[in-house]
Amino acid sequence: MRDTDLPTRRLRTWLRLLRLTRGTENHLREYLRLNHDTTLPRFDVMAALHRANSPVKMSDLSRQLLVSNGNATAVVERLEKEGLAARVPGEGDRRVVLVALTDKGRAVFEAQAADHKAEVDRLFSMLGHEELDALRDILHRVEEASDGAIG
Amino acid sequence: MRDTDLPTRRLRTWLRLLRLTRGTENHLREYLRLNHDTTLPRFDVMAALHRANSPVKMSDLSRQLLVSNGNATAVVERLEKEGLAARVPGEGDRRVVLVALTDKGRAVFEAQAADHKAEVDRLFSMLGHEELDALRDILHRVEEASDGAIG
DNA sequence: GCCTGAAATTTTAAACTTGAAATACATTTG
DNA sequence: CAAATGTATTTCAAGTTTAAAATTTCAGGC
Repeated sequence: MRDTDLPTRRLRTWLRLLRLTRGTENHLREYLRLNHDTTLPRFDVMAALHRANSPVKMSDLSRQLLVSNGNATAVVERLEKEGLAARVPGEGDRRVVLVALTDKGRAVFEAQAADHKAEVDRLFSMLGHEELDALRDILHRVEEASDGAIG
Repeated sequence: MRDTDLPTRRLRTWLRLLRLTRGTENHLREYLRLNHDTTLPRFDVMAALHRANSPVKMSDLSRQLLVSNGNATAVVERLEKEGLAARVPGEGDRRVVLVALTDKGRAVFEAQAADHKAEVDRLFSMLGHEELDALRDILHRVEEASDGAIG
């Protein structure tokens, strides 16, 4: 591996990274299902709404989560049906739809988020400040360079 | 961020990593769709079959790709319908089903894979040997520790 | 004020994905 | 060997996801 060419190393690294995130997502999916009877996409949408702490445009939501508009609509629809989120028409522009967590949604999410954070902490417990620093530098480099091409 | 506690740093790093892989997957999905009229799951399955270079058990396939058995069945079914892969019953154990690329499938995949590798190389062109070394060490650490919990 | 083009969202069809149930075969145990 | 248990795969229902088409509204130019 020492003298492998760059393109091959980049490909292998990407495949390994992908594998790691898939495995982690699988673990977290099962965790959320067993402990909170919810799914990753629901959790992700609720996390984005909670983070915003004020109504979010559908288009901003899908942009933030890197999913299609149609997908955001579908997940929000189910959250709404369960009383966890609510949609309201935008004030000025009548095309706009804003979404926010309901009180129930906020309470439910906060319980989920605490456990989720603890589980992520467990999954990455082998990474200390030093490794996190190194990883941050690398992520920063990738984010800088791709800017738009990726997210 | 300097003096943020470890659990929070781990969570933020995970979210950033997830975002990076989502963005990269989105880019590669579009790339494969536009240039090779195919999808990521199809590509992944064909890559696993090509890599094995001999018929693969359905269960090994889904384990390798970290997807459910039902998912592997569905994707293989579509590849088979297009003449890119073929299923044959296992020799000894009659429950077993083996899958392999057809000649056409192999040829199609090799063309896709070359372009895919070049595109990944482009996406990660900001990472040189040094960063790849650092990333490898971190990935190794995570893989070692999670062993089973994740992959 | 109307027309044209752009933007925000939803709808739709098809594919993907999971988790659980069903099926078929194999292995162990009594 | 028969029953029970376990393994490999498929089937199924429901949810997720995308890409494209359809809707509705907005903004600018005429």
